[in-house]
Amino acid sequence: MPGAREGPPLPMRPVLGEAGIVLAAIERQRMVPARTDLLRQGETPAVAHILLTGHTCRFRTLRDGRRQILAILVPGDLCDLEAVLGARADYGVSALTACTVGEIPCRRLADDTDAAMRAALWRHLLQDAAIAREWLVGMGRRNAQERLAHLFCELRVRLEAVGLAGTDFYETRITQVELADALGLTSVHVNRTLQELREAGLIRLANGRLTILDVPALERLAGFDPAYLRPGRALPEAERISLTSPPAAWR
Amino acid sequence: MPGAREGPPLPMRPVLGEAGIVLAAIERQRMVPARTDLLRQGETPAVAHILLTGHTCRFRTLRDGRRQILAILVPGDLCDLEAVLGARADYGVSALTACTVGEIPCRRLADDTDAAMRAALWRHLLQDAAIAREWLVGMGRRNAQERLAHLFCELRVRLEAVGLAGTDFYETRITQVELADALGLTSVHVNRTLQELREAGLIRLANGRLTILDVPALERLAGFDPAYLRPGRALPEAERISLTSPPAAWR
DNA sequence: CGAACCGTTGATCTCGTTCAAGGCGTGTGG
DNA sequence: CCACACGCCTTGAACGAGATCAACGGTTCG
Repeated sequence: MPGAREGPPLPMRPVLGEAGIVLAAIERQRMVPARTDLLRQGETPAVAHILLTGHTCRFRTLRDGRRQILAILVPGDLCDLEAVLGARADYGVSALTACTVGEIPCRRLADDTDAAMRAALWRHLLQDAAIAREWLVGMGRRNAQERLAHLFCELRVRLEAVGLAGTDFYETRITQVELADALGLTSVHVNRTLQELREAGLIRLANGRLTILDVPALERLAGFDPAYLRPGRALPEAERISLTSPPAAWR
Repeated sequence: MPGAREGPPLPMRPVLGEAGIVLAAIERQRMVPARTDLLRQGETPAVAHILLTGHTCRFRTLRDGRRQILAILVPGDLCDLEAVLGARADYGVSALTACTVGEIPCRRLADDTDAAMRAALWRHLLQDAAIAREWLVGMGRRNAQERLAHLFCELRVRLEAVGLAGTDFYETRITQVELADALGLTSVHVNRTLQELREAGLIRLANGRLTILDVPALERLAGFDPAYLRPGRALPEAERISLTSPPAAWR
């Protein structure tokens, strides 16, 4: 287990915040290696994937090869939103690391009789939209340093919410190419910007672990306000569910 | 009526595609002048606004004044999504032009017993998310010409869907500053890029009317594929509803 | 052992920004 | 009715953040 090698250990049972009700609908669990496609651009999802361990992303590839990552997904996230409506997805979903995913039949998601499911999906989708908006702000109005810093802050909060990050560090095996595709930059420039953040004493990133050396400073630089990551109405503690088993592998 | 001055007239009764069921829930109708705030950043919407005529936008303003438009809304669109959950909105909503908006009480949107309403909202929200993703692709991987062209193509299709655009033109009083804020550019550069598009014989934009002189060429330049604007499952024609009265004013 | 992937660095270029100014149309108050 | 302000569009000149092109070293893996 890579997390045990350095720094304090992470909680053994990640809490999948909003996803509690959704988790109960998982019919089958599957492990997939990194770079596996879970959904191809333009297809209609046959099942919905909920991520249990690892990272996936939604992405778009343009005809000429330019690629844009549209979302980075962490455990507890629903990968293919259009599954709810049985609609075509304009994006692909791909595993950034080795992952375990839960499969949920579309008819369970669309189940009209399950009010709890509906509410969970709503919250999920709205949160998803809020994150997309925040990325939009970043791409439009933030420079490379701010974008990178903001993404790191966002991932920290999202991972912490499911017990996969400490207050100042988390595991991530995201590459610089992937960061570039997520932030609308080139990998060359990501590399240089990372160096600036390192030299400024803000972060350490090596061996699949990001450590934020100065959380307030990084958040200030990023203009980070975690409000958009909080679900609108507070969720009663009882609704939060833990996985029954620790994650088999994070990478 | 500005549309009658030049070119063929637009249909008198815009069809508000998906929004049929939602329209029926309107309790009150309101006219607001341009630049009115319908929702302020950080507030929880008290009522949901559905746009009936004119344009509004969702936007974010950063502390230092940088502004990013997150969505441009056209008749039939729901302005404040978080109204469904009674959640705080991380964005503001503002009228780009004079508008008429329908107000829907939040409880009607969240009404658990109304399956048709739920389905309509789902489709709406997914479409909203699809548009946001497309913008994300543009901001990350398209240059100024492509972005501008893509936005023009998108608005044409969306407006045509509600009967407010012909096959190659529509009314829009959006300013260059607003275009810049939507596309993550400066108004200076938008101005120059617009000139390039004009000189290339692709568009004409004056007096609140955009004419696309060569639709296929513009779509090719933009890399535009309208698939993301189509609802997943085809909607039976019967579900499409017309307004009972023509729009009082578009500007 | 070679291929592929990833991070790194340097040199150069360019797209879009910044700063500054002027013109035009419209509304407004003296 | 004119003066003035303001919003919007336009233009020029200089600058800079990030892209592009090219190359190299380290690690992993077949």
